Amino acid sequence: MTAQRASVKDVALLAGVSVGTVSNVLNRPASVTEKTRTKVEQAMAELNFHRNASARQLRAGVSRTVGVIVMDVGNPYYTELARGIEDRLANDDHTLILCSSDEDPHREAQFLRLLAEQGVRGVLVTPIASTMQRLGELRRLGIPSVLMDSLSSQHTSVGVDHVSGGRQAITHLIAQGHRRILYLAGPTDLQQTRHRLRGAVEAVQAAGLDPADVLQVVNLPYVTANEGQRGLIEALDGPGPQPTAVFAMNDVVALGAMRELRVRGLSIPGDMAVVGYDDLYFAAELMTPLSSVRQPMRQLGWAAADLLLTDHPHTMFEPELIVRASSDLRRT
Amino acid sequence: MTAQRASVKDVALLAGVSVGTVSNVLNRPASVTEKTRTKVEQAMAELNFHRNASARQLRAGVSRTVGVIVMDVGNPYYTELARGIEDRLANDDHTLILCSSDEDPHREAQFLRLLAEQGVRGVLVTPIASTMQRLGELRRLGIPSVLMDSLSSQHTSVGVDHVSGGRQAITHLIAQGHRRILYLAGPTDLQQTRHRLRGAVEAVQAAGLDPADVLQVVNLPYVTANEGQRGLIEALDGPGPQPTAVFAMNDVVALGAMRELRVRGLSIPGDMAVVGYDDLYFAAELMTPLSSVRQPMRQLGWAAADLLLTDHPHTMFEPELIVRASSDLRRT
DNA sequence: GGGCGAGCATGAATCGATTCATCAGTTGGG
DNA sequence: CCCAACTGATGAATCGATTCATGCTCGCCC
Repeated sequence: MTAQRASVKDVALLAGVSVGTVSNVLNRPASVTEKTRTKVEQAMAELNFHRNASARQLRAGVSRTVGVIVMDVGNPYYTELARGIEDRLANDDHTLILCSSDEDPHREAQFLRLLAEQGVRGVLVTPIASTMQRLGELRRLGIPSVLMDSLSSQHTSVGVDHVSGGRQAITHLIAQGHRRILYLAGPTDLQQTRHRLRGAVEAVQAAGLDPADVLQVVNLPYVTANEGQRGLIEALDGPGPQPTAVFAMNDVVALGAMRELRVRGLSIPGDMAVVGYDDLYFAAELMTPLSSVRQPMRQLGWAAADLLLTDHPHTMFEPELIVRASSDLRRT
Repeated sequence: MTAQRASVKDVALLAGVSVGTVSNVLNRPASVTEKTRTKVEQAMAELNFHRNASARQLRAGVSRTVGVIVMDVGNPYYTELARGIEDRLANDDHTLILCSSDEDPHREAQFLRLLAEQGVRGVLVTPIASTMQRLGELRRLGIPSVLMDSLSSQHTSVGVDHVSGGRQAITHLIAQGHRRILYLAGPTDLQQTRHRLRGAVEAVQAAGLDPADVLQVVNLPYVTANEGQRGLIEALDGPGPQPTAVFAMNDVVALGAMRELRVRGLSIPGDMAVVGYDDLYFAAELMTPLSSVRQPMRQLGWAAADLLLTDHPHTMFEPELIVRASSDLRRT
């Protein structure tokens, strides 16, 4: 029933030993006699002792928390990533401070300042445009960082091969006979957008076709359902040949596109095939199950945390196309 | 270009003042001359000074981080909650340590120990069966806690009125003419399950009907799409009168149920109306837009954090039924 | 029995920010 | 011209865990 927190001193007093011994029980149990150890452990239990992480970290100079900044915690895609990180950290008794930048440089800067003050062991970030410079400042403070879901030769990073993802999606659509494909892309300053386009171009060329004929790109400022719908309208109502397939930046964008297709009474995949990205958990549950490129987010997070804690270098993962009815006539 | 972290001592040295003065600049700027203040601030900028949160907390005895334990970070419903918490904490320069219990008592215990060691300012929890006792231990360490999404007279808590949510859903379905309603519920040891049932019963009674005739309950061990589908199969293939409407524990369960309805070629809402819970962001985007009870998760999180930081007592929120095509013939 | 080394326990010093009693310097009034 | 009053700066002490040079004890061997 002690109202206050017990310290090593209290434990030492109760056990009748010195504070150094208590610390030894905690950190070098082998160097303490069986007898004293049990005595100390009893005292700790009796006082409900929890070591003070602040004091520990102040002395040791190294923290047991890791900062994570993702673009949007609301997106299941990123929480899956966070989950992978957490799993890895738990193995080493570390915790995770999770922040959501909302793609807002100001928010990101504020979080990085807080993390620096916390003296975190390291920072894991899904980068936005302004990120790199600020990470340099952290580095100068001795705080390492890892980029996630984005590759950089300047910086330790883990990522998924978006070129491969784009290639797989478009190869599949071409194999299904499509010769005019709409890419509902994100902003061009996102590496993901560019890499997937490159993969798409490669797939078209590999089939002996001309990318300029086959691919039509619409860049959306935000990757939301409404934008996806708007982008599709823009493409369908515009001049030029009509696409017969859509490759969407993610499943939410695909959702918006499919909504517009229904509005127009177009069948999926008969009139228009659709392939999404991320394979969110509801993709298979839609009226027309959605083909989607699955990314190993949990492994990615695991790898990012592992890279920080142990310096094991594994950096690039392969995505995998999951084919469902939305792009495969035989399945409908 | 100093490789190491600068401390107040370094700043004091460079600015030619004492450490006490530096601390005053940081914490009581009014009590320092304009001239010395700018001198110190320049030194801080030059050294890229960040105050060490560990030392600060060790001395002050109070932390600027808050622990949050939710049942599943993978569920958008909980991340929205976390987002609300984060928004409130950011106002007071606090950060959030987010943990996912996965409904596993062992994981939860481990996280609570870590949070105790961190000396967090407080803990916000979506409780599972084993939670309450452990929170008592924290309390004895002087760490306050707030229950979220669950009400308790024993404990400070914020919650949504699940009785009201259940009542709204069933009142709506009865108004649509349904007289045999299947409640695809969660485990009975979840407060949410029980409260929504109570609301459902009240709605039936308010309509002058007998709950035993109208309501059929299937308890699912897990609230997943597959379980939702299985629960519906169990109900449809079982003896007794067939339901004409389904009230699902959440939107994911509703998704599974709708999948089975499609398999059987039953129309929604013609043959079977469906109402979900949580109003997840894809609910409106499904082929048959899903009616769902919306919960103000972000506000709930905000309120929980506010309760911790300021002791403003606001505890209960109202959910709101969003009617869409899945339960309303006129909208199809 | 004396000497020696191994095995344990000790406690002062340390990390960095904060606090507060104390001191130095300035001003104004008598 | 002196003292009181006040403003602003000072630096030693503090928080709790860890470390390491030091000291103590015991057992063993010559």
